[in-house]
Amino acid sequence: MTKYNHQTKILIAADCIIFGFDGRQLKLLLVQRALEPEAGKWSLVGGFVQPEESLGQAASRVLHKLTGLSDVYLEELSTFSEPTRDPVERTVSVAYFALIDINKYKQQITTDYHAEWFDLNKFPKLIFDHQEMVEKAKARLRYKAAFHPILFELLPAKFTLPQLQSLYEEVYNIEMDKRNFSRKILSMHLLEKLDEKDKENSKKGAWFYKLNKKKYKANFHSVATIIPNPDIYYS
Amino acid sequence: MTKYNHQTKILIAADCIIFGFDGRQLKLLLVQRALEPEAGKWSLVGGFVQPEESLGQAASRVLHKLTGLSDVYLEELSTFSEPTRDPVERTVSVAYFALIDINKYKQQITTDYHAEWFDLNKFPKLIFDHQEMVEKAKARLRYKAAFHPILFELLPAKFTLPQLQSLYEEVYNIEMDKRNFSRKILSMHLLEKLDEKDKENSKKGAWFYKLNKKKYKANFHSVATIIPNPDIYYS
DNA sequence: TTTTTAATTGTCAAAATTACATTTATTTTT
DNA sequence: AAAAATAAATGTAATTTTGACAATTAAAAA
Repeated sequence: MTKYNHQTKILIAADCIIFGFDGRQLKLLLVQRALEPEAGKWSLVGGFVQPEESLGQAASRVLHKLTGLSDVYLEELSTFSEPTRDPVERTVSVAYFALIDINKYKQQITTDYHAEWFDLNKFPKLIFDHQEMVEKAKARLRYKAAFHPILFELLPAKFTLPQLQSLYEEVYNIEMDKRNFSRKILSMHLLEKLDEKDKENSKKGAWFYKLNKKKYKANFHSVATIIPNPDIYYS
Repeated sequence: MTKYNHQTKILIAADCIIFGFDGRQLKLLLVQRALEPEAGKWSLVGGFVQPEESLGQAASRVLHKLTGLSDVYLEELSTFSEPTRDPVERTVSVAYFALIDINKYKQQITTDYHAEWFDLNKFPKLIFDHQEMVEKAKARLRYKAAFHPILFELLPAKFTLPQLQSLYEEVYNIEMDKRNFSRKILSMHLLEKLDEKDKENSKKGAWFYKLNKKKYKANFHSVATIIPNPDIYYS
């Protein structure tokens, strides 16, 4: 069959902005780049798209290689395609952002690769335009989480309302009212109270909740204005 | 400098889903494909990314070529990258959706290329995965317009509230209450009433409004739930 | 037993939303 | 010239949602 002759072919990469939450802070997973140039410098997790895979598959593959994890929340963020963004050779990158439960995959990560979790407010200089990707991913996370219940992806299966609230407060860098927060969250009817308490973090202990997976899937699209003035977080 | 050897390079295209509104219906701009294979079949407006341009520039270029228009609302939708999506040769496409004032560019379009506006609910079979792109763009348009004042991009500089309401009703395929609609829209303080009436569409005539560009730009990020139950329109 | 710490829960006022009908301006008809 | 027809403009009351705010409770530590 005819080919599209005289058209320029370009390298395509998938890069992942991987967010985690350790109970206190939002974290970003970075690796030390293996390839020259800039080998040893910190970079997002990424790789070139292979002949037989889609971009989503490439992102999943790269993510799985690093974390051992398969069912990750993964969402296409946007393309980065400035002709000179990679000084070596033109490469268009498609950025994905991922949300994972940091505790679940801690061990696998650190042993296999030169990977490390960094505080999202203080991480090393990144190669190329990866800094820009992170900024865009942060903005998208804030925007999306203001309307959709995606932050659960960052928590373990069992979590408490105070933990959930801390996560929101960390993502938006705001303080929220406990009473209004729990009313709002519970009114979404996505959570089930367990008859077990988390006694680690307080004397009284806080009730554990878990996601009702059925309702979560069914209501995943639900739009709830969990955050006041979501305007600010537009992306 | 070292190159990334042994990696597969891929063709990259930008395809545009171009929406227009003729006062009654949402329209989609399609062209007859010039290249083989499938020459003569209907397709989205698109083209290959050139060596010295970014994807956004490619989309703008393609759009400008067809419509003569430069300051178009253009937003990256997502990538389409199934390895076999283009039977000729592997091509990753980045889809953009565009909103234009249909009347402004009617003439330029039809003369230069084999381009035509189609009713969004009834348009011909498209090549490759372009149908899927259109569906995704529709969903995105609905989602986005439920929160952000982007539908103005589809109207002429002067428009009436009944016209604007018709547009919303067409996009969401719902009927809205006149009183609540105008209250909601006007409360965004983006519109300025002109002292001129549109006498074309009714005996009494409806006041023309225009966007206050300053406020529009400043409040572009504003989140307003113009549509009840925006949940449904998640994308 | 008292103190300390953090979790849980309720109420009231204000704002936003929804549902709903009448009046007004102008043209068309008689 | 008056009456009828058409579509635009406008207001209000009931309900729901939001935002602000403080007292009580459970358990461990002193």
